[in-house]
Amino acid sequence: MRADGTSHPSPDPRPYAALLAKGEDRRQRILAVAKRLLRRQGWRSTTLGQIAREAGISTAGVLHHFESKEHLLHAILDARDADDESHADYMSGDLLEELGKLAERFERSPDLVGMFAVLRMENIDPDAPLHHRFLSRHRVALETLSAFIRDGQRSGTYHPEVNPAVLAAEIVAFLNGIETTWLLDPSLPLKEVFREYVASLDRRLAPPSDAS
Amino acid sequence: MRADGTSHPSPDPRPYAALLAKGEDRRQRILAVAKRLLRRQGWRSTTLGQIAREAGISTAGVLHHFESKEHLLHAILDARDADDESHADYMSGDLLEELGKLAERFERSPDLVGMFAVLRMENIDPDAPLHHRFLSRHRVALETLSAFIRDGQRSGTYHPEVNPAVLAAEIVAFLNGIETTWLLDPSLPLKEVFREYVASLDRRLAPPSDAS
DNA sequence: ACCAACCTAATGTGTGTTCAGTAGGTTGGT
DNA sequence: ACCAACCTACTGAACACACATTAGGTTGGT
Repeated sequence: MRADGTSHPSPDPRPYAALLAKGEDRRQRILAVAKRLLRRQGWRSTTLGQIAREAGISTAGVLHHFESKEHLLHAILDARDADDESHADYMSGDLLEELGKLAERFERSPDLVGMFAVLRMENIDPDAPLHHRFLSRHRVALETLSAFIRDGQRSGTYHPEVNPAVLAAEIVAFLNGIETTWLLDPSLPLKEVFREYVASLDRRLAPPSDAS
Repeated sequence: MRADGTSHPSPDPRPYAALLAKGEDRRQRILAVAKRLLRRQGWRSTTLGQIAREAGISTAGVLHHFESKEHLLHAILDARDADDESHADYMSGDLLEELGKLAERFERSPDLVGMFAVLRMENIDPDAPLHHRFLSRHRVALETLSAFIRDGQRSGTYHPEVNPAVLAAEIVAFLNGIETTWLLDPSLPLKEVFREYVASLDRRLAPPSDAS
C-alpha cells in the first residue's frame, strides 16, 4: 500500500504473495470452464453451481473471485475483447487473406468463438442486457468490410459494380452462419467451405478484363 | 359426445359449442404470443407468466390449454412442421428458384423463422432436449441440397467441378447466417442480399462453355 | 348434471446472493 | 522468536425470489 518507489501495484512478480497466486490460477480455470459451458448452454441456462462443480470449488467460492454472475460474464467478454484487439491489425493485406485468418482463429479458440455466437443469439432482443454491445459490434464489422471493398474499388483492384454494403452483409451472414452450423455439427469441413467461399469471392470481386 | 349421426368431431360450425370456440381462439393467440416471445428470448428465459400476460389470461389459464410448458413448445414446433410441409413441394424447379422462395418465406412468417433460428442455437448442446431434432433436420437439408447439386451435375446443367457437399454446407451456412443477422439487425436489406448471393451461385454453377 | 374456460392460492424446486466462519499465510512491532 | 492484526481462499447454511405445476373453486352455457 505504501509508495515504495519502484513497485507498480498491478503486476505481482514479487515474492510477496507467491503461494497465493494459486488464486489467480483458479480464477483462470473458472473463466475457462465458464467459456466452455457458455458455448454449449448459453448464459441463462448455465448455473453458478455448474461452473463451480466443474472448477472443483463451491458456488460461494466462485462468487469470491467474481462478485456476481454478471461480473463473471463481463470478465469473460473483456477477455474476448482483449483477444480481439491482439489480432486487430485488422486491415492488413487484402480481404481474402483476412478471411483466411478468421478461419484459423475458429480452430484456435473454438470456445471463445462459439461462446460469442451463442451469446449474440441470446441477446437479439433489443431489451436484452448485451443487445447494444452486439449490435454495435455487428455494425462496425459491416462498416469495416464495406469500407474495405469500397477502397478496393477506388484503387481498381475490385470490380466496380459490386454493391459494397450488400456484399458486406452477405459476408457477415456467411461468417455468422458457418459459426452456427459448425457449433451444431462440428463434423463440418470448416476449412474447405471457407476456402471455397473465399475463392468465389475472389472471382466475384475481380475487375472486368480491361479489353476497352 | 353422443353419436348424432353426421357430426364429425373436429369442426364445430354447429350452434352446439359456438361460444366455447372462443377457447380455440385463445389457444391460437397463446401460440402466436409464444412464437413472438420465443423468437426474442428463447425458450428457457420465456416464462409462462409472460406468455399468459400478453395473451390476456392467467398462468393457470395457459396451462388449461397446454398441459405443460413443454407441451406448448411441441405444439409450436408441430405447427412449424405443418407449415413446412405445406411448402414442401420442395425440389420443384431449380436451386435458384427455391432459394428465392425461401427469402419470401422469411418475410411472410418472421416469427416462425426467427423462433426456429433461436431455438436451434439454444439446442446446440448434444444434451439439449431438442438437439437431435435440429441436428437431423440440418443433416437432411444438407443432404437434400447435395443431392440437388449432384443431379444438376449429372444432367450437365451444373459445373462438374463443384464439390456438392462443400457448396451445400456453404449455402446452409449462408441461410442460417442471414437469419441470425436479420434477427439482430432487421434493417438488413434481406431481398437484395439474397438476390445477390443467388446470382453469384448461378455463376459459380454455370457449366464451362462447351468449347471442346 | 356436466363440461369448458377460466381464476386464485398454495407448493416445490432451482438458483443467485448473502452471511458468518475456518484455515493458512504474511506483516510489523516488540 | 513471538504475537496480534490482517490478508486471501475458500466452505456450509440460510435467504429471497422466480417459476412451473397443482388443487380447488367459480361461472356460464347446454
